[in-house]
Amino acid sequence: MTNNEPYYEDEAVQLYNGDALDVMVELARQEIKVDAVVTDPPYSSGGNMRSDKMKDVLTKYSQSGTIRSYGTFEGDHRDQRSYFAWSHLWLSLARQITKPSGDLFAFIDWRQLPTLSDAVQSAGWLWQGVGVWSKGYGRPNKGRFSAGHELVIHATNGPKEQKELYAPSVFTCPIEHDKIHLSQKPLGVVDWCLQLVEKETLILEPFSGSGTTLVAAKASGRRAIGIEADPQWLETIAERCQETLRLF
Amino acid sequence: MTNNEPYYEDEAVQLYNGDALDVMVELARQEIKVDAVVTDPPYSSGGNMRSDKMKDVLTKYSQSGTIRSYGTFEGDHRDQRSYFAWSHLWLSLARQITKPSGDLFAFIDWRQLPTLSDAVQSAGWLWQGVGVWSKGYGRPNKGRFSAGHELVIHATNGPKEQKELYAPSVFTCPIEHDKIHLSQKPLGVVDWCLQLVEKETLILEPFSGSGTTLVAAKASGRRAIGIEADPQWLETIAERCQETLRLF
DNA sequence: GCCGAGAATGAATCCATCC
DNA sequence: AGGATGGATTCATTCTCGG
Repeated sequence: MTNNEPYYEDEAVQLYNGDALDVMVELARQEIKVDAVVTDPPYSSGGNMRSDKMKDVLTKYSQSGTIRSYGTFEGDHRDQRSYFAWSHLWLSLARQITKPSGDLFAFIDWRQLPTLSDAVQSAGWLWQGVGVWSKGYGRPNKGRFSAGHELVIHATNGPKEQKELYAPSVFTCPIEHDKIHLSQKPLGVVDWCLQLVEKETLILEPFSGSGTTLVAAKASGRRAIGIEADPQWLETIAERCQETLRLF
Repeated sequence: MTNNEPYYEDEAVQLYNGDALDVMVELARQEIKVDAVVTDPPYSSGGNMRSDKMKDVLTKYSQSGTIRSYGTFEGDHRDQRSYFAWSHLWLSLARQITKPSGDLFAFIDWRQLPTLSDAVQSAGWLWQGVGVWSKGYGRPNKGRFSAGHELVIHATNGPKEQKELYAPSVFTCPIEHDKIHLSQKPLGVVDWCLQLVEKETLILEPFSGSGTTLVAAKASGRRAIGIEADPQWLETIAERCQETLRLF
């Protein structure tokens, strides 16, 4: 991370500025352990995830040489492979700082679900299911299904403890119209995932974006560690967290 | 196919008895071309352990204590590699007998979606999207998402023609309580897929099961070719088709 | 015909036990 | 790195049936 101090901190939230991989390496070094990872990673439209850029990252972080070569049959082959490799990296680091049997929730669209679910499993997580966030309405698409939902991969770090927690697999919640971030999820969508995570736990969100996961964690009496690489979002996240009351 | 004659035939439906691959080879030889493939193949899912996967479908997909009994079906015990290879085979044959820009709809669960979407693409189809059939409720699952939805892969045989057809990506429809086949889909679910297929077209269902796809096709003024390997289902399918009025 | 109580149901999973 | 079998468990929703 650019430095080891949080950019923002309150009684429930720590927000770090820096690349997700860098900060997670530091968190691992400090032997910090979280109960769950709830995150909305870049879906990779391809533009900012090119393989030449990836080469640096892979050289820097390739640890155990476990990055397997892989290709789907879709789109630009190189972009798919580098998305897989990069996903494998952050998922492996995230698992290192997650307690045994802790949960992972990673949002993704249908196009990247196979690549991300492969990366989740190759990083050592046990895939437990897929949830559907139905937006209730989607942009119509000539001759195709409308774009009316997103998916979330659920996995655990090793065998699941039996917990008396339940959540429906399909959750309907309209998009917020006053959202400030392109891929911002409604609070309700994060709360839905947190139904499967016990109260008073510590949540990690390596791609904080507008900070929705951190706000949902704090508002539900949990604590959260957030990471965001883009400085333009830091102040927004800090403000949203500060405005949030921590309820138990 | 066991022979080249349909087991059943009416003004809208042809039903063949035989292995899907064998019959499709014969259809290809006859240069028959369909407008769309709408199918519900065996999922080969269920069970993280091999011993669970090998069980009869009625054992592995239902709970003990259930009184109702369905007819069983075969071909649901493949491991990942052979499931991919077998899926590639039937999808390649299905594409051979589909018109250019014709549609494919294949139902699958979350566990097998990555494998089946790989097979769809390796067989030459263009992946166009994923639809979600929400059952409205799901079997509760401790610490996991409930089992409340199934997915359907949409693909086309080559680039899409622009068609003025639309369908939502999430479709909510309860399970039919008087179903006779373990994996029987409600008619409404097939109709939802057929929203993206023009009227008066010819539909192929290589894994007819209880015949729902054939009934939905006939009832909506389309024609259909059905294939079913298991003789125990043939008479049921024929009866359901015969009872169906063809409406335009 | 309406309502409420009780029973049945679900494209599973985990685990003990036996061979 | 055994493989197969069967029983217990989970609860929201729907169905059945009697009052």
